[in-house]
Amino acid sequence: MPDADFNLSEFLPYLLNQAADRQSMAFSPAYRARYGMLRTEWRVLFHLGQYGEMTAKRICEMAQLHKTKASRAVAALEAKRFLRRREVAEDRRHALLRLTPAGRAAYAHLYDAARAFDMEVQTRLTVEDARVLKRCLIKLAASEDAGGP
Amino acid sequence: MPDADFNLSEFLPYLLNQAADRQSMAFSPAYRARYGMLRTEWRVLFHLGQYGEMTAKRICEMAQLHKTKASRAVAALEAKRFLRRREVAEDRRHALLRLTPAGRAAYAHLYDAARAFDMEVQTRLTVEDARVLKRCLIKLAASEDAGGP
DNA sequence: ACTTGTTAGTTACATTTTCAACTAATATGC
DNA sequence: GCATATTAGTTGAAAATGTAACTAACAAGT
Repeated sequence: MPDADFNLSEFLPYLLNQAADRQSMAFSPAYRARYGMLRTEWRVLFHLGQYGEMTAKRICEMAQLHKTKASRAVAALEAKRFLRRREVAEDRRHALLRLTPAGRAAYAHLYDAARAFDMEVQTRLTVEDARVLKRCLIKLAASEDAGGP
Repeated sequence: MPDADFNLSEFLPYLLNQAADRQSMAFSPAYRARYGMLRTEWRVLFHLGQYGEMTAKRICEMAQLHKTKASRAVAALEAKRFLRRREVAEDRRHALLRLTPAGRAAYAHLYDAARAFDMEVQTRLTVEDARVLKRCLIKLAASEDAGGP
């Protein structure tokens, strides 16, 4: 019989997934219906829009994305003419990615949608709770992959 | 240029996914390595372990799971001899699912693993923050599918 | 009884993700 | 300079997921 102090319905990985799925599903029409983007594509777009030109590798690190996922998202965004690759002369293995004007326009539009969405969500939480929530999520998203000695 | 008060790296769906992925990846070896279970299978197992015999439909509602996902998870758990179906005489469309002794053993083991994991995670948050976090996640997981009139 | 509708669950097919192997460019040890 | 290792990124096959159409059992109206 389960302890009074630990109920699986409050198990953090479970709750996190429930909440993440729910919120992602609620937001996905913004990039999906209008631009035919996948979630990974939207993430790549938003990293480039937010932080400017960078390599796929860097995006993978920042977004905790596997390189094959990133590679395919970049290819898809390139096919949609939302970004271009610029080869770097010194090291031709990696390419710098940057948004095209169309990509920046989509980014600007999605940025507004995201802000509106975020504000809407926060009306359902108190200001203080929202602050705590974000702080916790940042901590949990970053935690322990430090690895070896 | 982005507002000072809204940075996409704090966009809730994004943060939730990052945190959920991270925590799920950290816990998944518990059911994956030892029992070859998928996340959905673990969820179904845990609902049956926690709440006892119920139909697939009920699990879908509780876990916010799509019926095809549940159907496949049930089939997989049945193949692993972790659960059995019991047809209901009055309405033979639905079957009650219940864990076998092997299923209950796996559940007991994973329950302990989950509790240990949860406690470990919570050492990284204050008691009060953990409480707020769970409250917010429950709210965000439940929100708005009420739909039409 | 008998068409029509609904519900629980399955199956088939397309899309997406993951895993592992691969290419190409650069760096390192000798 | 040449073998070896590492790094950035791509590709193909296998696994998993989502979508839609399907079956089987029941319900309801006529």
